[in-house]
Amino acid sequence: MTELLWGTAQPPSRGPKPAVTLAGIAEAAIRIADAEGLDAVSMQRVADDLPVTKMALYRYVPGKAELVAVMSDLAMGAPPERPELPWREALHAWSMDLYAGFTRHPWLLLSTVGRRLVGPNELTWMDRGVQALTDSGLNGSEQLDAVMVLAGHVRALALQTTSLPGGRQRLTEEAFLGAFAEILTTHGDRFPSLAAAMRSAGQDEQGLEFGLARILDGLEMLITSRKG
Amino acid sequence: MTELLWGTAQPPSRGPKPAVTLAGIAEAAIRIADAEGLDAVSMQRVADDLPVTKMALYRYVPGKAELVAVMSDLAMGAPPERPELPWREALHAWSMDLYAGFTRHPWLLLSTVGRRLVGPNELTWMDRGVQALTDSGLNGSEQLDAVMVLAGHVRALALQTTSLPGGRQRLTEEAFLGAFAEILTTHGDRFPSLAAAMRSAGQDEQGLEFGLARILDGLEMLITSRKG
DNA sequence: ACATTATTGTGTCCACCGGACACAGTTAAC
DNA sequence: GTTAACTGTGTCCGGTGGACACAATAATGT
Repeated sequence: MTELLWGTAQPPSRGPKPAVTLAGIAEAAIRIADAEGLDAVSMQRVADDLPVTKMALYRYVPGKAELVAVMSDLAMGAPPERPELPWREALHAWSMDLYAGFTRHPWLLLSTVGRRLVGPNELTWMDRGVQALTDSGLNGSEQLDAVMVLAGHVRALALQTTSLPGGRQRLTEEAFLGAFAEILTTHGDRFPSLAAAMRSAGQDEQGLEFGLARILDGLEMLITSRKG
Repeated sequence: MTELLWGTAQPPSRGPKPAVTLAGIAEAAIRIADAEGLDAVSMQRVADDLPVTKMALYRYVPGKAELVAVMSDLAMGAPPERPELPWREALHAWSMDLYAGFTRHPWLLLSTVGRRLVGPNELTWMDRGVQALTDSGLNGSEQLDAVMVLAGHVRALALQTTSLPGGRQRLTEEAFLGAFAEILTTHGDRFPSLAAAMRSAGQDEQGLEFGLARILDGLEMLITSRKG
């Protein structure tokens, strides 16, 4: 389980040379998911892109769940290097980097859900986030919770903004917006506040920065109140 | 598509009496998902709990995606009635109600993801959230974004807290925490900030209220700055 | 009363999925 | 050269969502 994600596998001494590698399998799976969505990633489909048959993949990976975990951690990557910044700027940059990762591989929003195997890259992300708050005066729980709030917001916004190619996508973008508009015009009276808000809204795509600013404001309030 | 969720289907005049109803199908599916997880909800499994065969379900529902949409909107339900409250208390109660809904039907966290058919109950939730902010001085976009931030936080926390029965759950709770602890002890040096934060943390289960307080603080800052 | 017609439920069939397992081929160590 | 470890393949299984033809049912028009 954990050996896979943490690369603690010894190369065997005897036997034929492996035709593929775990990383190669994961990269092929990532290519497929990027192009055709997470649902297109099946053992058969991955094997078709490699010089190997479906069942040979099980020599490298115990099952599909583990493959998804490996490809997810690999696609997530490590957070980009950033210069030392004050906590607020650091967390802002961290959130935008995370968002960028989700837009690069939208299927990560589906594959990294719920209790799952955590890989080193994901932990590195968490570590970087917490690191920005080590000297903030918040205690450990608060640091973790703060990073969770930011990650949750980034996830939610990415989920709302990026279209999931293939995957669990039930509707095309136009069909979705069309159905939404139609409902609000025909049943708008049942949702007066929502309809009013959407009339005066237009599509801003500013939700990410808006929420980020509110959360960071709230954190700043707490931090300054602790210090004062 | 939308006719299903919005109940605009005319009862046919001719032909045999339907043996089941759309609501009955959705309720059966909800029971299964509650007890065995979302992955256990298959056409066959749902039909087994009803006086009908698998293929008969397709007379009521175009496909599985639509069934999931219907059962999700039904399980979500309408937000409970609340007395008129100031916006902050109203949004706090709204968030806790939403969280309660997710804990009642954890599989909603998986089924209500990405672009999808939106039902009347989901829109009612959104409307209630926005309604709390109509007199706040925020414009339409800001009201929508604010509600989205809260919903995202509630989702993230519910996802982190509640265990998804069956479903996409790859690990049991103990296995998850055990693997996590093992990793942090063996590779803790690679994640110094995270390890330090978790050492001084213990498990609080306070993440929901913590994040809620920060977000509402941030909103309050914005609202008072607009009014002043 | 009868024929028509719309509608429902059933059974069969298909492609695909994840995975168990036995087996043959390959390679290094003894 | 023999043995033992290891890799890749083919076959098989139960399960999934769904297409489709067909029989049973019930209200309508005559």
